[in-house]
This record gives sequence, C-alpha cells and structure tokens, in this order.
Amino acid sequence: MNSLYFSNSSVIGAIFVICTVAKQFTLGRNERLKSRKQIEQLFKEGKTFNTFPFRIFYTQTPVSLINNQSLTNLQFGAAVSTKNFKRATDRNRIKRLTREAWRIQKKELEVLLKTSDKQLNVFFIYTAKELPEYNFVYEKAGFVISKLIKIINENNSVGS
RNA sequence: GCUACAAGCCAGGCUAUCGCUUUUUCGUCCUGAGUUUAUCGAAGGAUGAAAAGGAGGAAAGUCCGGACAGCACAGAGCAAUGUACCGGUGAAUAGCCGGGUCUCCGCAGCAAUGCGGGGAACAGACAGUGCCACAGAAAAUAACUGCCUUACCUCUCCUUUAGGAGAGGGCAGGGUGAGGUUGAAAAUGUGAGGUAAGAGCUCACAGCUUAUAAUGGCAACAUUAUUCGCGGGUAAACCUUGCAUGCUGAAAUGCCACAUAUACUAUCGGUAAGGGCUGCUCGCCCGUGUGCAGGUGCAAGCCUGCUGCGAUAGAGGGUAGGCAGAUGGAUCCCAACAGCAAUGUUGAGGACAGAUAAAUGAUAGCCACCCUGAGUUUACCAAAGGGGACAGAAUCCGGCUUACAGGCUUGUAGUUUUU
RNA sequence: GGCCCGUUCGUCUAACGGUUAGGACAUCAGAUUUUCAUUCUGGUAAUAGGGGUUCGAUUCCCCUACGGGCUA
Repeated sequence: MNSLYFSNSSVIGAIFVICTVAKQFTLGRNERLKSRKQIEQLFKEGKTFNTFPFRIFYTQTPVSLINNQSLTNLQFGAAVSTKNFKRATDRNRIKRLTREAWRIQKKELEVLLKTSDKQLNVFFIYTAKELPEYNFVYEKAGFVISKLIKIINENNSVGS
C-alpha cells in the first residue's frame, strides 16, 4: 500500500520508481497458464495434492534451465469440471472466486520464488459439488499457498 | 380497490478499494529496416499512465432457414431425402400475416343457424399391396344362419284310382343380401310402391360424391342448376402424385512461421490398361506413375495425409505458434408514407463486445423494490430480520421452442364497497 | 462449434400397433429345516414428461428434459 500511494503522488517526477515498483495484486496475461501444451505437460509430469475443495497440480523448475526470459516466476490456472456444474454461469463464478483469492494472497510466494530462483506452475481444479462462498475459497487458497511455500522450502534445504 | 388472463417494455442504481480485456494517445526499455552513419529511427514486442468501450431477452436448445468457404459437377429419367389447402411477405424456411375448408368448446336459439375462442402433417383409400386384437354369422369379390321357391319323400284330409289342399322333413338346385344380441367401425337414412321372398329395383325427401355450366373471388373455395353414382377405416403402414434438393461445415478455408538433410519446397521421369459419368437405363466421355487411410452418395478421377523409386534446382537454425476469416450487418431505435396485416420505401440522427484454459469481475457500504412484521397514535407509520430469477457471447444473421424473481404500461373479464 | 444415438420394475434386459407390459437378479411374505444357507410357492414393483395420428401407442410423428458417443 505504501508504494502504491507513493507512485500515485509522484507520477511525473519519479519515473524510475514507477518502472521498478509496479502494482502488487496483479494477475495479467503472463501470470496465467494459457497454452494447451503447457497444461497438458503439467497434468502429465506435475505432482498433485488435495485440500478439500481443490485438487492442485504443480511443477517447479530452476529458472536457469528455462530459456524464455519473458516468463514470470509464477503461473496459475483454474478449472471446474462440467460434470459437477452443468451451467456455465456457475463454472465462471467459481473460477472468478478462485482467481480472486489467488490474486490477493500470492505475494508471499512470488517473493520466495525470486529469492530461491525457481519457476512454479500451479493449476487448481475445483472438485466439490456445491457453490462456495468467497470467504471459504479465500481461506482454502491461503492454506494451499502456505503448503506450497513449505514444499519449496523443503526442496531448497534438500537441494543445498 | 382487489383478483385472473393476454400483449408489450425493463432485467436495480450509486460510491469506495483491488483487478481483467480491447482500442487510442503519451512515456520508458528491447530488437533494429533504412542511410544523411546519428542525442536519427519505419515496423514490431514488453511495460507504465490517462481516456473511451466491454455479455442477453433468451447469449440456451440446435428445431428450421440463409450468408460465407472448400470440394464435386456435360445431360435426361428412375432411385434417395425432404415436403404437401390458397394468396402474400421476405435473402430463405416447416417462420410470419391474411383468407378458405374441416373440427372441438362456450353462449344465444324449439330448430336451422348466428356470435366468440381454440386446433388441424388440410394432396390421394375407384392405381396396387398390407393391417383392423377381443367380440361377432361376417372386418370386406365372399361364406354361414335365415327368408322364398322348384323337384323328391312322409303324414292327414278331400276325391271322378288321374289328382288337389294343408302340415312336416332332410338331401339337391335356384333366387336373395331386407333380419342375425357384437363392435371404434356392418355396404347411405326415413317413408311409400313393388315382389314368390326381397333388394336404390322404382319413386319422394334428406346426406355424401363425380363431372359440367353460370355467378362471386387473383386463388383455395362458396352458392345455384343439371348430371353420373352411393363397396368402411388406416397413407404420423408400404405406396402413388406434385414440388424442392450436389455434399461438407470457422475444429471450413487462406497466408506466414516452425520442422529430424533418409527431411522440406518446386519442376520432371519411370513398369502397366482399361476405366468412368451416382446403384439402373439411355446417351456419351476419358486415358497410360504404386500402395494404404480419410472426404466428396459405391468405385474411379480429384483433394488431403502417410509410405515408397529416381533426376535437377533451391534453401538452414531453435520450440507458449501467429495473422486473416472475425465482428458495420438481409442490424436496432425514431418519424412520415403505402398496406387489413406481416412487411416495404424514404428521411434525419444515434447505438453496436470481441475473449481464445476463454475477459466483461470480487469485496464492503448506502439508496430504491418485495416479504415477514416488534411497536402503538390502529395508519397512507414502522425498528429488527430476510430476499433478488432464468442464465454467460465463441463466424455472423432471420425465425421457432424452452427457462425466468420482481416491477411498469395497456386491454379484457370477474368481484367488493360507495353513489 | 457441428453431427449421431438412447431413456422400460431397485439393477440388467425382452416386445409384430391389440392380454393384466414378459424374464433374470434383488426385495417382501409363507413353506421346508432344531436354526441358517439352498430349494419351492406367492406378492410388491416400470414404459422420462407433454401433445398428436389411430377404435387402440412401449412401439408411429412432433416438442421438451436428461444421459451417452463421434469429430482437431
């Protein structure tokens, strides 16, 4: 919040600041999983764990192995099955809620990934059969993120 | 005022914080065509800021019809698929509008009929084939029973031993389709004549139907007159007749990039002759490079993909594929005119999203709306609490169908109170 | 996005337009047995919803709902 306030007040003067310190809670084009190939690879090679309403697929690779430099450290996707929710509106609603919960809470993960030089792809699949409330989704997404942080830390300690 | 039905319209608003996406402008960074070799910079990419725009009446179902694209195609008939009262409308339809016929319901009337509302795949059952359970004699040339009659046999009576009258019987021949308890449906119905008994056999009235003519109507059709006739139903059974139809769909298609050198692109060559035009007929046509799979109605040819032989030429470097198609069009709103209407013409101005693991959002508060209603001044007040549907563009349009909280407007009907 | 197919007792299924919609497993009741199992007898139980054609629809036609498959 501090940086935001700062950037708003000094638009003309501090160009460098704007360039380096961007918005916090973004979820732009590069931060989402958009390619069919990537997602298929994720399902093939990724690891999974369950926390109740979600099933999580993820892969982590060191940044040094990746050639494409425009990639960000963290990429995200979400899906809801047609079997459990037949109406498109409900599916849209769930995807929007999960995206929102992810967007607001992912900051900590990003910082960790930058310091440990890793790239992480995450995919959420909603497996419950009832429409959730926002607070519930927010809580569970926070739990998932803390779990991911734990996994990365363990991996770091083992690798080093 | 309330309730019900029908038609049309709307599909909550505002603020704050944090986001997504498209376009434009400005800034920064990267690459860098160009050449004047630089504090230049086309085109492109990344990123930040600002401004503007950002989901429906059904975006849904995919039930119809088109636009558009690719492939195929000398032609005619049969076949296949769809469709079926008439006219209009429109790009087109099984849509829409108007009309006709039949039929159902309600009201009025003794009835004929009239008025109002709804429904109809509404061509053909004298072209042919099939089917019609149970019941019934029979479910369709007909048979059975029955009725009448002829000859024969038996009995009784009369009597000029020939025979006549009456009754009964069963075999045979003839006539008949009037009666036969059923059923959804039984050979048009009623009356009279006629006959051995009967029958549209004849006649009168009524009903249906064929053809012709007149009148009205663009037509379907209606009315009237004359005439042929009166063998059920079923074509949403096969079928017949008329009309229409080439097939496949944006995951179509075009371009660029990428791609393993036994690869890719372009051009060319080689063994072998029959085969095709839709399955059939007529009539006609093509042609000399292999195999497999898919598409186009089988096959062939053609196209696409894969595999495989040879020759010549060209061309090389790194992984989210990208762009076009693709969003402005048979559009919507307003006014005038034409038309019964669907709709058309003219005019002015305004509006109109473009995502691609798929945007158009999330949270909080307030206001408005609806429900319950503590309270007490019993009302046109109201704390606190609860509720807000159906549903998410995917190439684009025109219809149809289905889902839908609540509100507004108009019309019709009913009811209550007051006058 | 486009195309095609299906829906019958709790489950798996059968049916020529014509009976009370048949069969198997399951379930319920009774019999057999000291008891249980097996076996035998009997019962309950369904045409997805709506409309049409027909004298009469599980069947034929239309609409709707739901389910499944194919297609890069």
